Amino acid sequence: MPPKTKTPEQRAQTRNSILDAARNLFVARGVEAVTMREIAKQIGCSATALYMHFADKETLLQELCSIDFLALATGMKAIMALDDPISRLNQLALGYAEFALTHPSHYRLMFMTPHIPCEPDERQIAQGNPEQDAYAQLTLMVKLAFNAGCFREELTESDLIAQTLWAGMHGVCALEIAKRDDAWIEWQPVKTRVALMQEALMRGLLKENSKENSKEKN
Amino acid sequence: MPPKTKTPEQRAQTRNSILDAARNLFVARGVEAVTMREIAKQIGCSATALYMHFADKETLLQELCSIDFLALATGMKAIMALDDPISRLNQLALGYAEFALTHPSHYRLMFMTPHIPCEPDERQIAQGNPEQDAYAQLTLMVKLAFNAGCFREELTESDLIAQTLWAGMHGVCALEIAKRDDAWIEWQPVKTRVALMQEALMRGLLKENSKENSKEKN
DNA sequence: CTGTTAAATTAACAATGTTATATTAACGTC
DNA sequence: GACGTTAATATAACATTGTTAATTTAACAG
Repeated sequence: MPPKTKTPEQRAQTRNSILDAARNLFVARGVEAVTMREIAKQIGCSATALYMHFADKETLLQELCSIDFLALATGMKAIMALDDPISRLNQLALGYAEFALTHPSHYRLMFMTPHIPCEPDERQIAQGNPEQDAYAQLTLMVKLAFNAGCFREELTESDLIAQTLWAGMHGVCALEIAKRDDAWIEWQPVKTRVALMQEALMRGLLKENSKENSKEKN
Repeated sequence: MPPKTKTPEQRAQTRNSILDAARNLFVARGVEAVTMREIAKQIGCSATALYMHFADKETLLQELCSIDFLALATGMKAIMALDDPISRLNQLALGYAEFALTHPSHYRLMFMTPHIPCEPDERQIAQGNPEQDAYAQLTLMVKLAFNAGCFREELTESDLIAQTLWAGMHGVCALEIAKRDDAWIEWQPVKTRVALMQEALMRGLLKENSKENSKEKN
């Protein structure tokens, strides 16, 4: 029973329920395994109705990723308010890993799958704005520590440090997600791997005297 | 013109040409984008002929991955003969990164895509044999350095160290492959990122006095 | 009541992985 | 040398996918 005009609220609501259903199915069984017909059945409409709200499956997927990127950045905002620049970086890393490991399917979409790069115009997130962009948060926090003279003298590029810290956490999380169930490897506990990665990287990047300064709890 | 019996050499040869064609197409345009019919046309037969040699597309793909795993381990074998345990680990890391970055599509299949874990029986590679298994090479080299007392005293698990070193290189390479073309990030040169990752991780993991010992060239 | 139109549904299409059926041609046996 | 047997391949068909065209439905305006 299609009423002639739907109020914008109703439209947004069905749009959101599509996103919710798609997210649940994607997380449960992987993106490729889920069909448009399934998503539609989940919310009780026919497959073509989805195309009223999203141009195609890829667009639906990108929308979900944008939401997740924003959620990641929002979840990190509190950490940026901490005082000590070093423990701030450590907490940032831990928060990142926790996000990755509690939302592995999201993380896989966001960081492990090459995407069609989408135009800056049609982006949902303000690139470079630390309120919405987790990478901007990281580069900013690293730059502050850099300006405070925390890092070793040979390290002259703040962005290089940030990208290395990111790669460290990404390496642990991405291997965990991709190879968790592989009988080939006898993994140490992932929490331990996350902790050692961050500790070792920081020890390797910081000046000697900066190391004892922050002995906060985990 | 199908002859009644094909000699095992001929069978193996067509099998190999299937693998070659599939690899080329996969590398050029991605696994999902390539169809069985395309692979078949490439070598001049019909799609169903592929199923004489491989049960399905996934099996074909796993076979390619096995070949690549073996190639990775074989390419690393020379490095294991080096004398100094620390520069051996550094060279191992560099070799790993070079493999990943010169064969990005292989690497994506091998390490960035969750697979159906295949039974140890039907595996092509001897797990744990450093001649064929690059992970076994890494754990062995780390254990040797560990027994030589190279690492800091708090680090009591040799496997944990190996998994952290692996994750570091994987993080740099996987981000490069997945996000190379993303306008979001202004990447530093990948070679620089590889070098800093290994340098920082080793500096963070090794004992203080172990660091100056090996000043080999890159 | 009637025409218009938004919104949704059904039917259809092209492409894909895969399987069932048919066809071809080499070999062994008489 | 003719003939069934059988390996090897090709052709045709199927189910499923994302997506689009055609059709139906129902709310509003006059």
